[in-house]
Amino acid sequence: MKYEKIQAPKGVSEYAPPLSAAFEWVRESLIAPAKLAGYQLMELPVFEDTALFSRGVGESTDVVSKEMYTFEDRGGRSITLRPEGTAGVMRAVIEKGLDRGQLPLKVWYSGQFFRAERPQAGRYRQFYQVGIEAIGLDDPAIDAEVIAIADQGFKSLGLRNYRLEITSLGDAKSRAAHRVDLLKYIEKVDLDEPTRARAAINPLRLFDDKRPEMKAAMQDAPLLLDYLSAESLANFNQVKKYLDLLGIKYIVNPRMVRGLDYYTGTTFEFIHEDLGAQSGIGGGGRYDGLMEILGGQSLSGIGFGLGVDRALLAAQAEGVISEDQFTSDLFIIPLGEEQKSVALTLATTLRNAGIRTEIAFGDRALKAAMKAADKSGSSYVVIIGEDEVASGVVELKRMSDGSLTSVKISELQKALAGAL
RNA sequence: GUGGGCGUAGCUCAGCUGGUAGAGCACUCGGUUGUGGUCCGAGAUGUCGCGGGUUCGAGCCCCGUCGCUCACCCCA
Repeated sequence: MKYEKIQAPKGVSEYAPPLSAAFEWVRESLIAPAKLAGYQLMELPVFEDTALFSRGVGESTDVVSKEMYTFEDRGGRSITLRPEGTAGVMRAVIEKGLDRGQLPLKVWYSGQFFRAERPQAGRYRQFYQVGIEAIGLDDPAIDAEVIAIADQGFKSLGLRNYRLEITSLGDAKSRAAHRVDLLKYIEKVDLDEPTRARAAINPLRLFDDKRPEMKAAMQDAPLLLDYLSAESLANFNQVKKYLDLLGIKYIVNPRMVRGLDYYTGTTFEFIHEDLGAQSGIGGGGRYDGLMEILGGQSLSGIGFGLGVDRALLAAQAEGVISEDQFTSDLFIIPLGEEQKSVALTLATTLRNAGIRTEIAFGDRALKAAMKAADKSGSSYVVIIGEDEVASGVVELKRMSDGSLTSVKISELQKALAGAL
């Protein structure tokens, strides 16, 4: 009987040893600064009511219009695998009334997200993000803190070849004024049909077109940054001032476009230089109307999402991955059935004392077991045979120099604790 | 969704103008009784992604299909 192999679904990212250790390191490092700043965990479902995203993220976005994994569950409800994190956080905040307490509410999340795109370097159908949201206070100092936390995450990985781009999308008045002039400008540009359709939904998208002829055509287009209301401009300037104070370098990019409709005010992106086409390793911004749209009170918020997969790719590209895999302190080699029982109980005792202990399983030749011990990178090895069980004494071998020391089994824990 | 490249042992790949498969690494065992790293020897492993076609004969040619990959697009 021969069964066909089953493959992973197209375009998913997954991490097995030895890479998984680096993945875990990247994920934990990216979110560590947020924990230090008092952000608290929000653990949310990976699927939500489809309406949450179509309404929250925006019907006009590519993410919602053609990249969602949407299906009907057994109760006939329309369900969607979450394509991003912010909408879900808002839903939970509203549902649990967390916005009724002291503000800002500061939370973080980590997990997988889903987008049905054509896979590519650094672009997956299931990918990992960590993110934070600071909800309920519109203060440029929080904007700066959120950006600083993201930046610190990348810095703690040892990343250097990335840049931070920021801009402001202003308030509603600013955007309305700009839109009028931008549409007027676009009318004079010769566009193909898909591009024209995109422009009709959100004219800002044209700034993001990578084709040289489009870049040239948009060269003299009016910039939103020049249309900011006095209030928005002052706010943006204050954010920049704080970033300067923190010594965080940034480039103001007035042509930056974010893919999700809810962004307003301060928006930012982290771009890595060594990555290929999918170079965005993180991004975020302020979202003034989101909470209200989702049926909550009218509160502003700001947050970011950082791409764990891409940050890992970036760390590899820069050669800053730390190679340390798990290595045990002690490797026990039992010889014979009875000795296995001794090894198992001994290992349990030692592990409870915090000593990383592995056992050679199977009935392999001693030479093979020693090889396995060597490969495991274990610091010490003991062999437990009949003699050792009888005498209660083992030879503790230090792998670095091969030296042997006689130690009572009952005192192994103490001996190791002192030696390690 | 559109286009380019690629699919041969666990991994990285070789395979000349078509004659039914190899290397290195890894793995297993051994080099005399219970002690690893080096060295030496031996061994196991593939329906050559899958399905058709052309041919006396296909890993090599043709078609289809699936997958991977890169770019457009989009974004983390």
